[in-house]
Amino acid sequence: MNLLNELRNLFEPVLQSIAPDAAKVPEYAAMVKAVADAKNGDYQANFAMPLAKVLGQKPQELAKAIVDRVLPNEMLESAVVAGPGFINLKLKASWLAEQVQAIAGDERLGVAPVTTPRTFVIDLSGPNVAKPLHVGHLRSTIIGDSLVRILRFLGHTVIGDNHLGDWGTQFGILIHGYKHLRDDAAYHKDSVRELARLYVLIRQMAKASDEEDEGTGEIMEACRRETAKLHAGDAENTALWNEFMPSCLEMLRPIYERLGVKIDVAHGESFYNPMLAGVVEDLLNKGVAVESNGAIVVPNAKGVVPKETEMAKEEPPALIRKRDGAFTYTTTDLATIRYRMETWKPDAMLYVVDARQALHFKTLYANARRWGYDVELEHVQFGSILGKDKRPLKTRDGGTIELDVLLDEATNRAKQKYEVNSAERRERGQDVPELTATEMANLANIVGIGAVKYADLSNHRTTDYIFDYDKMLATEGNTATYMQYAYARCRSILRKAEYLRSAAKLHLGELAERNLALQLLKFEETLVDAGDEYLPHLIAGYLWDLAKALSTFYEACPVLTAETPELKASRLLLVDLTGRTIQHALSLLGIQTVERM
RNA sequence: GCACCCGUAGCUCAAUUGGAUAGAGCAUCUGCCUCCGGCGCAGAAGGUUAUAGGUUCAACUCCUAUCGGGUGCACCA
Repeated sequence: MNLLNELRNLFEPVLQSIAPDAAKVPEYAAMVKAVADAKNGDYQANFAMPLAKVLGQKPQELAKAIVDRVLPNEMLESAVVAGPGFINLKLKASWLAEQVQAIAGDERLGVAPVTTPRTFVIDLSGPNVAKPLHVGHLRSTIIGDSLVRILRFLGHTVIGDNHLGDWGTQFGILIHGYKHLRDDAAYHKDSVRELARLYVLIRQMAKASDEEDEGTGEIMEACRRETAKLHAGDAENTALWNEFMPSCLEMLRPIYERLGVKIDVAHGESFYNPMLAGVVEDLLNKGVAVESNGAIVVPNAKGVVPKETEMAKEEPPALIRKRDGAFTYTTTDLATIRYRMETWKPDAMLYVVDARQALHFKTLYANARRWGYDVELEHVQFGSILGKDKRPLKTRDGGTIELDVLLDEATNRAKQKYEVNSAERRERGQDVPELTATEMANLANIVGIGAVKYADLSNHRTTDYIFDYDKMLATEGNTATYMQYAYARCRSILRKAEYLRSAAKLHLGELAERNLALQLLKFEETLVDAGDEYLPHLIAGYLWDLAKALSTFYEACPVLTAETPELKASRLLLVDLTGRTIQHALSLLGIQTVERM
């Protein structure tokens, strides 16, 4: 049920007959929007003002004329002209009730699949194997995962692709460590653990021995030599790479499970490695790339390769083969685009990557187009996670925060918080269920990780945000916990009632009931916007409005003790549908719910 | 040096992509537990949207300049 579309369709014939330029009718129809201020009604139409200007009429008079042509209507209770020419629309409660009744019986909660499904490849997470995931991977992973869920639910075909960093220096580190420092017994017993130990050990040794910059000393140099040998096809190192890879992937698995993130494919850099020479050759043959200083580059947007002395001023070219013959990440990215186009023929490729790489993707996309790929290529960029000092989030001693450690902290705090709250509730004489250790761990996990995800996804993607455990786990305000609590309350009511969904007849008498119903009907238009703009935070905003509408309803409208059985059934229907909508909206953000908390 | 992003209530963030009197949550202040789960609800106060111009019926939003903060600039990914 898309209220916006219904209203736009209502006005379209009138606009068609009035607008001098028929091509602009969709543009005018799109000017029907939700009201900025609820006291003006439910929706507002803003097209009378621009239209009046084109027609040389007075906007208020034109608006009145348009209103006269759509009224009376079964949907509308009123349509009134206000201010400079706004048309304020208020929907009939009886009509709203019918629509809510209809979506309550629908598994998709009234959200119709898109009429023209597209195929998306979403590039997300992108960790380096052999290293633990850290905060830097959090946003890409959960924003990407949320977009996969949203677009898929809307009816698109979505391939989530984890572009692993599995061909870089980290393998040189592992190979060097394995050759010189391994504990054979430990390796045979648990290769995953031993490789992890070696990786950390080498990094620590390098850090301790290097003077200033990490990575300039002998140890890292030795690791780089091993990497170079691997890339050159050295038999021993290639064999080790093949041996290590399963263990490296195994190291990543638990964190994705913990986050509840499933990614369809994981083609890393190594996967594309055999294709790189062919890519460069093709680019040279097609005249897209040229030789410069012994390297192969794609000229910049101006079509030139600046001299080295001007490099600082000019936009640089894209390097696709270094002087020493090695390929770059640009080469890999171009190979990836070609592979994805040939394999899935997508309509769009979304790269959920840090905003700092904006320039790289801008030039990459331009070069892909020059190469001949006409497809929507979008850098779905996001801002940084900051500490309370407004600097990028780090550990106390300035190190990188591992994701596991961060999630441990969140779940521990969720558990503590729950224990404090249950103690308070018992003191008030409320009935609080005793949880087993397993139930407790499960609850802490759902609440803690939900809090981390929601704190991230409820912010606009592109802006930096400050990471704050206290705020994200707060029980008041726009947090996952508040939504989960709202859901648990709905479930609690339904447990205590005899309720048959198909038998309930909805009646919207109270204002709180009407507002809740209207909010429930806005689910689809919210998802459409979130999917169009790749903005999960719109769903979080929707959830917040919905949960607030529920709380107001909850206070104002007794359900179990309603005056008549009919009213009780009607309200149970609202509670049921609201609970399901909260649960579903949360699931699109990758967040779970619990029946009791 | 060049380019990109950001600047909104004391704090943390929104603003349906150009719409009406810029909204929420914390924190502050006032009320509400004999009542379906108080991890809740109702309300008050808080603003020259960094600054100065411009575009138009209408600007937080678009353009120009200035100030302040961040990020990025081929042989690392």
